[in-house]
Amino acid sequence: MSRPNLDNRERIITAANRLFYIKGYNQTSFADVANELEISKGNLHYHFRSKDDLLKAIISFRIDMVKGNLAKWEQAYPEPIDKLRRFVQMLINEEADIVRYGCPIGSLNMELGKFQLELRDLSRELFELFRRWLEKAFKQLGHKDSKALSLHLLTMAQGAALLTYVYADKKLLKAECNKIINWIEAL
Amino acid sequence: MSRPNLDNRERIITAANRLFYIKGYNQTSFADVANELEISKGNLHYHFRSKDDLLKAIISFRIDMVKGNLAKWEQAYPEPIDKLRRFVQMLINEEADIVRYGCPIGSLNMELGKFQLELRDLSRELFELFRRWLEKAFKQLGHKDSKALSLHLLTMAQGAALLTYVYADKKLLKAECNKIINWIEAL
DNA sequence: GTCTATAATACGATAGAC
DNA sequence: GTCTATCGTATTATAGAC
Repeated sequence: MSRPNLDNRERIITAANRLFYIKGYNQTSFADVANELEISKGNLHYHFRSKDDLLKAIISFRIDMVKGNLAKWEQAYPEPIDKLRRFVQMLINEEADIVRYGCPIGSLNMELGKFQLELRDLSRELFELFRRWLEKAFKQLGHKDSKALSLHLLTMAQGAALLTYVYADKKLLKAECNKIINWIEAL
Repeated sequence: MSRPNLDNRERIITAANRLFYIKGYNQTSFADVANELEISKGNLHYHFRSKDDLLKAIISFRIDMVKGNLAKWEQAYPEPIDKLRRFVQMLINEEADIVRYGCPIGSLNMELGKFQLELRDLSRELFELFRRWLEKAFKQLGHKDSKALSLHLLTMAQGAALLTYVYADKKLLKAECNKIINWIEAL
């Protein structure tokens, strides 16, 4: 591992987060996570009593990551239009992963909604963090329908990520992101 | 059942198709399907040797359904712009299911891509059927970038379905469909 | 074609030694 | 905190009677 000083709990979260994204939650077993880190399943159960428990920790971990990124962007991009541009840039930056595994937030929400009804609210918060931040930027640009605009931007981003993944075509992502940027600047 | 004269193979396909949509493929067991139809698991295995086999049959079943619908629309809507409108209308018609379970094509592609690499081509064909049909309509309207337009329309539709599902909000679907219709008519 | 019974495996979870 | 060993269960799949 690149960060050997992490304690196991953090290492488990890091590894499980990646595996849940790449393989999906249902297709990832405790054995998979344990093998990845070369620790025992019993150790895993010491840190997380159940798989449900681990999932909750992963979602919370992702929520914290998103909050952290948004806080950085808030500092780095004072202009609201640059905030919107930065959101789209995220898709470009994550191109390689999106092509192979889709959007981590969209795919998790899709998967959980079909069986984990209690966790839908928590995973939806990943969308809401971005949406509220985007809504604020639209509002600062003087738009009255800023909430609808934020939802529309998320819609286009999710659609772009899904189609890019299905067709495994990075050109598709680039083309859709250009359309989104044009839409933002034409508003 | 509403159609008691169907033989078991067809009844299995109908039931499994619905369960794979509602619960997801990985969360649907042979026992689930058998219980739904009140038949034995052994009977199920007589008609489909493996779960993989059943999945292939379901995808083929869906492909045939889409082909059938497109053939009907081809007859009913000679004007290309009406073809595009009809595609969007499909989302409105399926509102209740989309709110609860998402888009059947999008969610299946998302789920399969994460572990069933061999079946990605087959499930992608569900997108391609719609895309080629839409591309033809755009072409008839005189657009040179008809392929890009077809992909963009699919992108917006998938994004709308996903957000509608995540927020469980039918108003969101309606709003996004209106935006899509406006985009089509403004082209 | 449909059933019951059962094999074989994988998984989530627990107990107890260290 | 980490390990090994094991339990209980669910799941896919097969065998054989009817």
